[in-house]
Amino acid sequence: MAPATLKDVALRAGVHPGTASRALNPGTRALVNEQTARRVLEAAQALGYRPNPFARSLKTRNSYTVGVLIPDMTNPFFPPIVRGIEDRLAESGYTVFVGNTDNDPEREAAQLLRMRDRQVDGLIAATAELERHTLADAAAAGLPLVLVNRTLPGKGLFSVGVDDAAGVHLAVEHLVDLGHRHIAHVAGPERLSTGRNRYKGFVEAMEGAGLRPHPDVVVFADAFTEEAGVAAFRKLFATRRRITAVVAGNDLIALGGYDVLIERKLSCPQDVSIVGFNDMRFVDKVRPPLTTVRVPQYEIGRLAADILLERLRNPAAPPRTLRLAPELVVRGSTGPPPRRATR
Amino acid sequence: MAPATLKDVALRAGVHPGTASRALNPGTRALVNEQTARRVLEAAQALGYRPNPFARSLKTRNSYTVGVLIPDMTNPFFPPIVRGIEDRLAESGYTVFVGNTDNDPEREAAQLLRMRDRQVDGLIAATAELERHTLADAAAAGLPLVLVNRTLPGKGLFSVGVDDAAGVHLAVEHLVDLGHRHIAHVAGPERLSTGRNRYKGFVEAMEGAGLRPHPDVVVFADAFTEEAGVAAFRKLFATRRRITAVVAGNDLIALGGYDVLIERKLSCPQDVSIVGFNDMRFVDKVRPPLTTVRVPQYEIGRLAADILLERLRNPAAPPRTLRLAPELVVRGSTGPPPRRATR
DNA sequence: GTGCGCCCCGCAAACGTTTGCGAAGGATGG
DNA sequence: CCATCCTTCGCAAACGTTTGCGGGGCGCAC
Repeated sequence: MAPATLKDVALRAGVHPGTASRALNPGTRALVNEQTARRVLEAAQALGYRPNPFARSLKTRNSYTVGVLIPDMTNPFFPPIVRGIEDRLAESGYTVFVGNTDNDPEREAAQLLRMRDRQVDGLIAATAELERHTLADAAAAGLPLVLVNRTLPGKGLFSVGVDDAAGVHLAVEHLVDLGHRHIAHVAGPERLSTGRNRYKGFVEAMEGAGLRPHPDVVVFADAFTEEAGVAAFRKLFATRRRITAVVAGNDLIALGGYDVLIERKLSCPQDVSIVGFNDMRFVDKVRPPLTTVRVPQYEIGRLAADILLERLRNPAAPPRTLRLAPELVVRGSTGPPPRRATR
Repeated sequence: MAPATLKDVALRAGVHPGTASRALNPGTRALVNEQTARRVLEAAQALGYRPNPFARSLKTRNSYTVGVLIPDMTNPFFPPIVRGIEDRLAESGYTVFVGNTDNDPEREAAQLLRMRDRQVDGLIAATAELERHTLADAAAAGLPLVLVNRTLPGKGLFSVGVDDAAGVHLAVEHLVDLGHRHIAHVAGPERLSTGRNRYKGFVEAMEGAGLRPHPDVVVFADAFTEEAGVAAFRKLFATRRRITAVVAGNDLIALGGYDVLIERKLSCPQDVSIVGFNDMRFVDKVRPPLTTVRVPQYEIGRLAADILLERLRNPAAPPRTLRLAPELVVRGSTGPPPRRATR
């Protein structure tokens, strides 16, 4: 049996389809007599009427869907963000399409096209790169866009994330408090706001503590991954300079660091302390449990959705950027520096 | 400037919109002259024409979308499956809606309704529970459905997963080879096919090895989570019976076991060996690295998508169920049993 | 009693496709 | 040379909504 259509409920309620439409939509319900509205509602209920989203979207030109672009949902950092987005948007009747870009420009462009083809009402992206303009262009072309985690400064875009520099400050202060003076940094890629801002935060914080890190003692990883972390940590430890602690660009890089420490027969935190960034799921299970800077992933997702909804309701809404305060969570990977022992 | 419509390209190509439609669709292109087809294609190209999905779906009654239901995308086991699904479906022009059910019947029903409201062409679900009929009902009502990971035996449904019993066989054989004779099982919930089949596999394998596990030595966890694992492991170790190894219902339960071992000042694998199930991401990073039964998550996703596509092309296709072979990956959490030491 | 305004609702167009039907025209066979 | 068929394309309906427009009816004021 074919699903009930608007005409069916109109027929059953003894009204014109147009009237039925008005009665069914909360926004226009006031235009129809209370009695008949009730009749229509009952008819709809009785027939199990569900509006056809295509007909509706065709007419109203919006789809009640939004796209979510992330590098890779297989990276445990992102799913909580996506859930935050989904949960919030579902409350307002939206559903999301998620696309993985693998940090590849072509895939990102392809996914963006997919989203446009699907006529999403808006987009939330965690894939922004500083000198890549595809997202900014889309926003400039009128696509409601909000950035999460990574930002694109100066573009007048909506965004929500954490104060990266502040987070790194927490990390180095913690290490300094423990007595460390030889602190290194394995930064994320400079082409990402997160990589760059955490790096800047690092040098600021070190200077603030009266420490002047030698250039050899900060290296940049090619990506926010374990493999890149391994490579970068290897490079870092190739230097002859003393290192008792390192703050990593994010948790995955830190985990890569774990592997390199094992390679070098160094133990953590006895020989060198490591602190990560993000507090993604499971870094408390790893050995030693990772000291890291927590970013409230789920909440960021929810807030991003909030802002997007606001923007959708009012297209003239001025760009908002939310910078949440990170929080240090200390676990087992940090401790006092060794007393001038190895290396 | 409003996006180009079919009428626009027809106008530019000097043909009727109907003809343009036929020319643009590969399936009907043969119905129009090769020359004019080319003209239409060029016009479409020039105008940057993109078909309106709503108009198309309204007419053709399919949406080129499919729903994916999982318990929780925050659980690292599922994202690779979802990516497998997405990657495969994207190749055929489909995009997916994902819904999280949190293993809650009401949420599942709600998500199912959302999917139907969105008019998905099909559904892939990882949320099947043995005595819950909502998915089976939907399938019986004509919704193309394929199950992943968990099955619903006897319902004539499409499904793809791993041979759970065989996986557990590998696990206990490995332990027996190491010399273990006192092997326990912390099973998953019996209301899930995975929980039940792995449990059955356990008793079979034990019998096959000539061992008769005491009833005290198998306990059921309430869920496939760490917390439930902790509770179940505590209960397990409350017995006075000797236990030198335990096979856990899945990796998360195994991780819960890690915590309980620490509580009891037992070390793994010196005092007790643990083997997990799934080989989800990061269980190689945990300490000790978890010996576990690998299930090819990404591949399962792709295959599920394959089967669904087949079903969509041919509605009369007979139900297929794919049982992949699991594989044991041994890491650091298993070793020979202690020589009659503690407990 | 007339006129005005307001509340409700019907009418029909429109959103952008797809597709069955039929016609025009050319080719082909007898 | 006529009948027939095939190819190619135009025509228009249809998919299920939303929404501007207008009209009918009623109440109220004068």
